[in-house]
Amino acid sequence: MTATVQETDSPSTVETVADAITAAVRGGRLVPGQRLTESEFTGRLGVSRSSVREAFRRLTADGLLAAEPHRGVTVRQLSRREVDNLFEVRGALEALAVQLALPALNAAPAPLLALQAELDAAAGAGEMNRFSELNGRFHRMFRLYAENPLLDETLTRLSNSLYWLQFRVLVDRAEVFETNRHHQLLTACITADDAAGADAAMREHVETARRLIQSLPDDHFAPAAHP
Amino acid sequence: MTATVQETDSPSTVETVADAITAAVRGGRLVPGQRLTESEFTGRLGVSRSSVREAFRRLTADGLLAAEPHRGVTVRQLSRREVDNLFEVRGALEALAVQLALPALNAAPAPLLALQAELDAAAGAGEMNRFSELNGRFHRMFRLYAENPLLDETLTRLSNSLYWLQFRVLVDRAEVFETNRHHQLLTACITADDAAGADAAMREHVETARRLIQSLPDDHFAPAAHP
DNA sequence: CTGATAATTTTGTCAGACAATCAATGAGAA
DNA sequence: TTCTCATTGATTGTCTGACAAAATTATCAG
Repeated sequence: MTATVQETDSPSTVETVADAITAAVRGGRLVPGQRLTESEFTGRLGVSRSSVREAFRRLTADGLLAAEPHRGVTVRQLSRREVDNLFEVRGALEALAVQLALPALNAAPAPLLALQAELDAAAGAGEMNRFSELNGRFHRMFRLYAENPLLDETLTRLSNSLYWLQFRVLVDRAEVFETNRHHQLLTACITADDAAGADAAMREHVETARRLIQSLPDDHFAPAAHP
Repeated sequence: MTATVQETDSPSTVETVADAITAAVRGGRLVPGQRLTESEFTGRLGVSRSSVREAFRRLTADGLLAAEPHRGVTVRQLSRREVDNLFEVRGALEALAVQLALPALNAAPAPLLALQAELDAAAGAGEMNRFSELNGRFHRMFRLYAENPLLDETLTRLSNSLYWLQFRVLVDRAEVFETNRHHQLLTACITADDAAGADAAMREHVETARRLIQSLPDDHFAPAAHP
């Protein structure tokens, strides 16, 4: 991942560039499918091509950009098939994270319960932005308590690829609040030390996210590669 | 992944470098933990630093090398903890691959059965190299039939990180032949369309691989980062 | 032998260059 | 007019050479 534990040292040039691009994507100034040229950034940021190229590669590895030989990079845009592929992997890994995190969370459920309370409040008040933010925190909590850096990185990569679609869902689909029932169920299973139930709840939650994303209109997806 | 479907076009320079390094690792000329300098390869292969640096990054993304700022890259060497982390992820993903591949393999089991027969023969004859090769084919078959490129890439990356340890196990541990019982069990579950059984068999198989690797002496592992 | 300092190596980044490839454009053919 | 194809322009892939910062190694005093 681009983000490491220690960020004390002055950020390197490529880190600066990578952060700028990430911010632009997060801020919607760069949209999925959009092409990024090297010159665009060498000029604006006053850095050399080497640094821009490396930043491109790093973000490609992070799942935020997609690279094609001789054609440069684009903000990653998934096809519907790729979304399905991604969610198959994500389901398995989020379920794993829950299993790994369960003992620790069951032993010290306070943070989870606090977060759940905030989720309930946001859902009740219909605050989408807040709910979105909290939803992210919810998932990250499992990754954190799972204490498996590789799992965390892998899930983060998947999450990066999904950023925009997830955002569209949060903005367009009021149904997202219904997913809070999954959160509640999951939280209940954790406190009850019910591993099987937690596994099922997380898989159901992920599957619902997949369905919501797939319900978005075609123009949010890349055309299928294979006819 | 470095390997793509189509390899028709003449290999680019960085591809050449990456392949050379991969071959050196596979051939044991570069051992885990060993440091690679850029000059080493610019000289020997007659290419520029740009290409070597990019090859390093690509192989790092592929899990074969590890990079540290200002310290260059080394052939990736896992700590025991990282091995455990990796196998947790691997178990979940190999199990997923089996689930996804099951329908197709159950419908057309001929290739699987043929491979199983070869495995049995190799195990019976005690041919380690052959068994190792077939074992790899066995796992790749599930990834292939799962028809999920992302899953395939992710598992390949994990496999790359494990290359050397897996190799040592194959060379040092006669117990590997016992794992063929898992193959047989798995094959049986596939042909019987027993999803739950296949899942359990694969997880058991992966867990055994983890135990075998962890049974290797300490000098095959990187020292733990955090005490 | 130990620790501090200097010399050497290596990486990170920059600048400029050129060929290969891709994208767009416009001319000619149907 | 519309389609096809060659020309043009932009962009990427790669090379060369350079330099400062950081890390590694060698050197030397205590």
